[in-house]
Amino acid sequence: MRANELPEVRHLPLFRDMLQANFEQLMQGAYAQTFPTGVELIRQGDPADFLHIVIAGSVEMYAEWGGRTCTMAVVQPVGSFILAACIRDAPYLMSARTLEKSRLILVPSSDLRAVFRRDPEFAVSTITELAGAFRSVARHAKGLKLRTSRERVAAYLLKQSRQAGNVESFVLGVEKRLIASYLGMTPENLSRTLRQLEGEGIRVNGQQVTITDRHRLMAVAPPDPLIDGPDGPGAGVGMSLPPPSTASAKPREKVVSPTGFEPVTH
Amino acid sequence: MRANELPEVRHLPLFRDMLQANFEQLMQGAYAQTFPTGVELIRQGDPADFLHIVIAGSVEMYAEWGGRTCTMAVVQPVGSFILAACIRDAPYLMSARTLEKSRLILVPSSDLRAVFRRDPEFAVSTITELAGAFRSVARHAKGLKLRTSRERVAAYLLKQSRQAGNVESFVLGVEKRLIASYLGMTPENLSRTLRQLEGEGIRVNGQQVTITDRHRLMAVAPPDPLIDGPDGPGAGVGMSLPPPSTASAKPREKVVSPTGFEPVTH
DNA sequence: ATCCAGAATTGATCTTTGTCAATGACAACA
DNA sequence: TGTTGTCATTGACAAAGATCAATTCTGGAT
Repeated sequence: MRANELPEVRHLPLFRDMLQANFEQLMQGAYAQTFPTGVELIRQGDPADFLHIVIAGSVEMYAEWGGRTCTMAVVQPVGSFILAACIRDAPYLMSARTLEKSRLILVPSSDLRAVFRRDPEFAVSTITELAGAFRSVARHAKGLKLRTSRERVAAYLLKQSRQAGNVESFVLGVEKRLIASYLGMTPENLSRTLRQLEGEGIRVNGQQVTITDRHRLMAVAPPDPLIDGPDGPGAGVGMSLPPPSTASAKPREKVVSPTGFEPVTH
Repeated sequence: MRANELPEVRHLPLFRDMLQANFEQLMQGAYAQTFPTGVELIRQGDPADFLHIVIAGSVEMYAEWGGRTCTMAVVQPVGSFILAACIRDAPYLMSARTLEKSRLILVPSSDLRAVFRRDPEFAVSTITELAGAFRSVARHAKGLKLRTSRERVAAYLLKQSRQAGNVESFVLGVEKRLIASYLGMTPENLSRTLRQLEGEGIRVNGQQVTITDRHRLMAVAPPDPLIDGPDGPGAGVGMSLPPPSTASAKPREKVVSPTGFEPVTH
């Protein structure tokens, strides 16, 4: 593992309050690895051997059943995933694959369980993290049950705009088919819905989305912190998609990885 | 609070491992109260002042948005709810109402937070509980996204049958409209789906459901522990509906409250 | 510059699901 | 023993969403 990676991990909400000695012990048992695009990191149903931390790149969490697939979340640096499975020493509920070349740190889940038993600060951090993750999925489930797909799309756009700093124009950081799957609809349906929403205060051009009439869009789906997450940039994650980039879409140019700040779970 | 209620609470997975002194302190700040049917115990958006523990009766957790409502879970004795909100000192994501005359214990969330900071065993229990709750909602969300409503109904029936001990015949412990809402569909749609499934290995008579051809029903929706929860009776909860009663439906007779054993979160 | 594969879009069509309205069943209650 | 309110069921219809097929677009590689 590279030396310059540790401080980043150390500053994660999950690890920032623990004793240095314990942190070092955790990292001693851990190892880092870089994966190319499209690698299946974990497979749902497998035993939870490692907590995964994304240092660079991005990872899609998805679930499968009977031949169908759906995206549950996209994890970006610096974020961790499948904490709950590690803790309960239970099979993963989701699979994960790299969406691009990515670097991860893998922490043995047995070490994890051992450490929070003797480091109260780490235990509290874990509790806070898990409570946030729970609330995040609960909100997601609420959205799926209480909103139509049109409303989910509108709310999603408003949330992305908000996370980008309430700018009028932003770039979807993820392929539309992933967004569609995350929102529980087909790509075709998302495409049509976006088109339809162009009469409701937005303009879409490829990855570039412009909100021309925020008030109008909010009328389609009034934002609700109890579904969309708390206000302010840097909010969200857990079971969500990454924050959008503020920059304009620039064809022919490597897009800079969206800010990379650490979103907080609530 | 009655003396005979404490041992029950003490034996909850959440409290069973903590120091007696800390448990007593928690309970000292707590108070018990009995509510009639249909009382709104908490309202989504309100600050999370108390952890709620159901001693008797049953409580529906539900969510609202823009005039719509959906059932998220039904909590039965002895179970707790809104732990996550208490921990994060954040607004409730869901509302709760009594489905019948119910007795609850309310534990101030500030006490809760204070105690798990100094009782490592309690911290571990909290972690385990939260991780289980997270997995429970995550499974629910998977079901909503990966299954059609027909498949959700079939899977629900299989799960209920399994929880009742793999019996062929059991009683739905909850109103069908609640089940429908929980499964993310309308009562009409549930009604029609049940009717349709009568050609796929079940027979329905009011609250009484009989599985005439388990194999056939499983073909409609192959059960998956990564969605339906771990095998064996006593599994589930978190974000689920209560286990069904094994007994036959007896018209004109007060139905005995379904077993009341404590389901474990996974 | 050209080619290629995957993504996105669009149209046509079908299935699923929701909505509205009416009716029936049932239990609590006067 | 009616009465009444709620839940469940059913039918008819409308809306939403999925599926299939055909292009079109785009970005990357040759």
